[in-house]
Amino acid sequence: MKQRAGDAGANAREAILAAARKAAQAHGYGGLNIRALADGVGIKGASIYYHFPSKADLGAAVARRYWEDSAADLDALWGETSDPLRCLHDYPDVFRKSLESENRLCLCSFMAAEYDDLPDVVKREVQAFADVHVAWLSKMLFASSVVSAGESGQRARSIYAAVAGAQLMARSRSDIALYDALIDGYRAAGLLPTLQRTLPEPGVDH
Amino acid sequence: MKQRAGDAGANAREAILAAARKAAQAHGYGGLNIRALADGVGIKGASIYYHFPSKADLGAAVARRYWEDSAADLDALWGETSDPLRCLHDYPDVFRKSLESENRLCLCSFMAAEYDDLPDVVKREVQAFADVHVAWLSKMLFASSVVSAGESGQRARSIYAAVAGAQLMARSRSDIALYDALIDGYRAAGLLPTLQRTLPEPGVDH
DNA sequence: ACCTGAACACCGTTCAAGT
DNA sequence: ACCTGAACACCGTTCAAGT
Repeated sequence: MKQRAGDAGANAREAILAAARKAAQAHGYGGLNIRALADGVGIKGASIYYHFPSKADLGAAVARRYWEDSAADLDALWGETSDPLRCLHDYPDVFRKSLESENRLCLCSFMAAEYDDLPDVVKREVQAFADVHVAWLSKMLFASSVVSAGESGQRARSIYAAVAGAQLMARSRSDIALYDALIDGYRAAGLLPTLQRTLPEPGVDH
Repeated sequence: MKQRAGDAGANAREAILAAARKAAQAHGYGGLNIRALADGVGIKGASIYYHFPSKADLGAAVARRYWEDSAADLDALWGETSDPLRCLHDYPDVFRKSLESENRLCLCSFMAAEYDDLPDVVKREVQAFADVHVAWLSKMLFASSVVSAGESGQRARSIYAAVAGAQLMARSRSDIALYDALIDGYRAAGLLPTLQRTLPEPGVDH
């Protein structure tokens, strides 16, 4: 019964991580309030420091868990269908879900804005998130041959930045329909591929 | 000598606005520190409240001045050349300049992230900025006939969101070359028009 | 007209102390 | 092992007071 990891004692840590993630997606790293966070978990502010030595370490742990979960989600999407065009089509849904969850932003987009004020340990995790997404997009672009091999990296970065920008703009109007319209605009302009191979006339239902 | 607006007394107000703008582009509305701001202007924190009744009013005044200045810049660009394709080509330079200025973000992108915590008076000015940019882009797209008349609004919004996203991603790596690469990626994908009419082979210098 | 010091409640953080 | 109250310096804000 001694020295067991992941037991009852770890629940508080996990609860803090989950609550901190939701708070940071709404208010950012700077807006993350330790006392309010502790309140939501049912402990006192000072107790947070038993689980995390500093706000910087908490922020880094939240951001790391965030990109780890995101990487797992993307891999699951790819594992389900093995259809890279389908994956590229569904990719914007990942960012849509944050908006659906009380108009929240991607944690790492918020932290990208706050970059100057971020502790170094947090900065590293924010960049890892973008790296994971760009690598996955690049793989999908290559597998679906929508761009030539040498261009998949550049296109992947452009798609990532554009989708993050769409989420940011939609948040500032609390308007998910705007997000959908922006993504459609990317498809119409050719930044994002379409599922069917670019038929000039869409058919009946339009 | 009485009741004259824009005299010596207004200098403090202007100095506060200028300093607050630079600070907010680096740290956001939440990260705007009244005492530090006053320090930069050479007065005490309490004196800020003589010129602005609250932080919310200061934030709104800063954001309003920001989009007013930006609108004037865009109109000047259009007035100089009267070439809509040239204007669309130069548009990303507007966002590039913020990055050149100590890796700063567009004030309204930062505030878009902070949207949930923004006072209503500030929210309104943040939206006005996006409105101004989308309207200008829409006008340029229509004038240059790069998209059909009905699509210029959608394309304008997509371009704005994508450029803002590129700036956000570049900031998170303090990398202006990445910003340029993202913009080039938008051009290669067809989101942004190119100056010369899409020649398949670029020629000698590449 | 413009600025200030002192005070308020609130923040991140520490630490000695509880169980 | 896990949590707490009290304290620290710092925040936005107010206000009576200075010139």
